[in-house]
Amino acid sequence: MISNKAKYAFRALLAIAAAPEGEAMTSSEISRRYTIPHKFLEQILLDLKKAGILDSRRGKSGGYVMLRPADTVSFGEVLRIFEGPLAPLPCLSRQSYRRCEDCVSEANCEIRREFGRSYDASRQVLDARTIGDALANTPFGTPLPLEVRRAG
Amino acid sequence: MISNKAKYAFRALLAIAAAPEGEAMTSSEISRRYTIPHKFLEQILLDLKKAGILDSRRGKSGGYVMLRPADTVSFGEVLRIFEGPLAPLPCLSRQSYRRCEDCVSEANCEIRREFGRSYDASRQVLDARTIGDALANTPFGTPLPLEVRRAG
DNA sequence: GGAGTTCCCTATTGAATAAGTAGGCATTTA
DNA sequence: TAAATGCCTACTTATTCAATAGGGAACTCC
Ligand code: FES
Ligand code: FES
Repeated sequence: MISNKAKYAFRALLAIAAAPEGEAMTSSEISRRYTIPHKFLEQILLDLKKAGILDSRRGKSGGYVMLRPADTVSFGEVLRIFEGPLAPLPCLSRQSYRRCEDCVSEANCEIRREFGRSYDASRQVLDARTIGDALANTPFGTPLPLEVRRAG
Repeated sequence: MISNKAKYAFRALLAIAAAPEGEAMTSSEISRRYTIPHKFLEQILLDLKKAGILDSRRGKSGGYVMLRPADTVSFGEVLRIFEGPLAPLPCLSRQSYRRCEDCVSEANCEIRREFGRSYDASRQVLDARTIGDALANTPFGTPLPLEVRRAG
């Protein structure tokens, strides 16, 4: 199960990306519409800003807007911000690889081999699908994503 | 990341399944071979027994053996014992489905839709691949598994 | 230029989970 | 009957999750 925090982040991102071009959404507005605790949401939006996904304006008519286009922000990227590495085992993460102390040989490790298969399958989806795709409801795999965007 | 507990469970299961037919392995033996804390391992093996996967004999020449054949025990099944539902969202779990309170419409939920894709992909692997497969190192998808075995 | 609105930042809390430790009882066999 | 094994429960310690709390900084608009 993913954390509430991550789920809130997706809700917010989808809302901001769906807003009319250039129009900012306030944290209060999002908080109200989706009944997300306001102060909690503020932290989340701030994280998304620090990650270079959102931009913000302060003051009276402030709020948040997308910094990068929605179809360049993958689900995998967002998830990693809030959940850390998505890999089921440290030895399978590319971003933050760590050797498994207790496994003798990585090459012959059955656990690694099988979970590798599973992780590959889900990563294929998470790193290819973007916020933009989700909003447009484009069927998976059709436009052939630019590349598989990252790893973790 | 999966828990240590789950990883230990796989290590132990693979060892027990790999042992010569009918020959029991003791918890101490497994604990020593893979440097798993002994008392912790005992709890794990007990869970596997309660789940109907292992059988045990007590006393002097006791130990653990497989109760069911290794190629009927999927990675998904074992993982669920120790980690609970594998679904990334409560609304995607078949075993322990729970409605998402904060989502208006399940059918139109983009988050659910996208994570559903990802979950399908990984479940396909985890519920199809068995301890037996892993030991035999059979390539994935070749023998066409009996059926996709469960969901959760 | 000040009031009001918004984002920005840090600290704290309470509950749950993870990862073991600890101690002892029950059963079997040599 | 002693030694080895599994069985069961309780406890501990650290970490993470999900917020709450309280204010500071910047911006806009009268
Ligand atoms: S090497 Fe990572 S699980 Fe074995
Ligand atoms: S319905 Fe479950 S995430 Fe929206």
